[in-house]
Amino acid sequence: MSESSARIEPFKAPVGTHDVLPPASAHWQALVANFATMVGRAGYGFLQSPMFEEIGVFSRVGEGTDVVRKEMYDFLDKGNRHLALRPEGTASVARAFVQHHPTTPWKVWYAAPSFRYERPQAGRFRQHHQLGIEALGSSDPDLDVEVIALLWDFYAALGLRRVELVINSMGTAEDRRTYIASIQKWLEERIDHLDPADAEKVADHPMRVLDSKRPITIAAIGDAPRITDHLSSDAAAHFERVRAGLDSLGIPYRVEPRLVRGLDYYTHTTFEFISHALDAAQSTIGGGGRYDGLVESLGGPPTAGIGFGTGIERVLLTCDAEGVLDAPAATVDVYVLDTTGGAAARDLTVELRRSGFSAERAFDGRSMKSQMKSADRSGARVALIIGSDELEAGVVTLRPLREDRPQITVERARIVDELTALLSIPAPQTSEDLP
RNA sequence: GUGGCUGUAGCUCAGCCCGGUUAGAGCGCCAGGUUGUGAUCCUGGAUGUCGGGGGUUCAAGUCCCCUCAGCCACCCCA
Repeated sequence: MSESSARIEPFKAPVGTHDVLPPASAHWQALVANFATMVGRAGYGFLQSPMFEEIGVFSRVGEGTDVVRKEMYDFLDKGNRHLALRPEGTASVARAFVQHHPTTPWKVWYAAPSFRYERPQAGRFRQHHQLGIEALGSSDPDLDVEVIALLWDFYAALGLRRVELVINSMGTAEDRRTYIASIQKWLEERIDHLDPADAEKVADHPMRVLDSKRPITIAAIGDAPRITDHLSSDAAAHFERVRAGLDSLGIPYRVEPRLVRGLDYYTHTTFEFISHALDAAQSTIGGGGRYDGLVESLGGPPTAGIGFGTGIERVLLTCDAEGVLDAPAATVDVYVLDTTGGAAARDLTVELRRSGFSAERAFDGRSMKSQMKSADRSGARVALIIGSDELEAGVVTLRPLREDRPQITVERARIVDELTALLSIPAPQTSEDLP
């Protein structure tokens, strides 16, 4: 009422960030758990690394990319150290490898936030989260196959069907340099035929022109030289082995010589997974590749490496679009109702949880009817009722909520046994047949 | 960084074009429908800085300006 009381402007999450609340957060947990299980079976161990690093860790490996040049959250700390929030996962892992020099092959996975200062839109945020793996210390093309197969199988296990795998090879670092020079020359000769927005990129990022969405440019570059036609024999053999492996495993893919990844460090195999269920502009749900020079560029020994990252938010969007990953069923075993003041509920819920049950209760001394409603909504299978009669007699009433069975009165000492018996009956598939 | 659209109860939205009593609906939430029991139904109830600020006006959710946020696209990428 009074104008004198100062109104506090409510805080909101920063631009491009969001809270993940229950029940939706259960999907998030399930996704991470599925991923951990899958890559764990393949020998990848969990790596937890800081979400900020000295800025050089990122700038050294991506000085030519927008992700590093324009989108990093960098800052000076109180000790005047120039730090940056992690814009992508691989550089941090490579830095950890250089620092700890573990034995190879070193196979790790992570679930970590990444930060990029961009304008948010569908499937794009300033803080997003990636699940990823990295395998360092082997240049065996069969490792490329293992890595790609893991991501393919992850999506498949989620039930996703409209995901397309696209692969390319950048060849060796030398192949890549040679190709960039030749494509640049080729584009310069035709620069007047390109869309002006793409023409600007020719000088700095000629390969970026190749995956342009602009019709004018697409028409002009139809017969541009393809990197896959200019690989050295070693690189061609590597790529051939990768393709043979994917074929052998029955993993469908499309070779796309114009596939250009956003980070500069890739050599040999690069790949992306595209969701055809998303109609948003951002349909890449995961991607990665080999980066045989990355560790060296961070001061480590020459070390081959390959990995991928997949965006949790985008995968969940895709799951939503494809109608998979249903909300997990409620897991409440027993809901405790107490109309005698709450002390019995207070003690019993704790005791039930100590006995291994999931137990919920109502607070604030609400009516029996109200507490029953809450019990129903909680999804609990059994209601444990303590009214004045039960309290006096030292018993409780157990009322099954999901099947047509009579409620029973049991001695307090018998609660665990009786509850165990009630819960051992298979839960009904639907809630249609409530009493 | 550029552009388009949108911001009204917890959620989804109507009202805004043609300014005018206490700002509405559905869902959700809370309570009640006799003495202790979950669907449905009935009754009642609570919650609104009408994104924020400024301006025009006797009067603004409604008109104008600025700003912030959200969504979408470019760019870039997970």
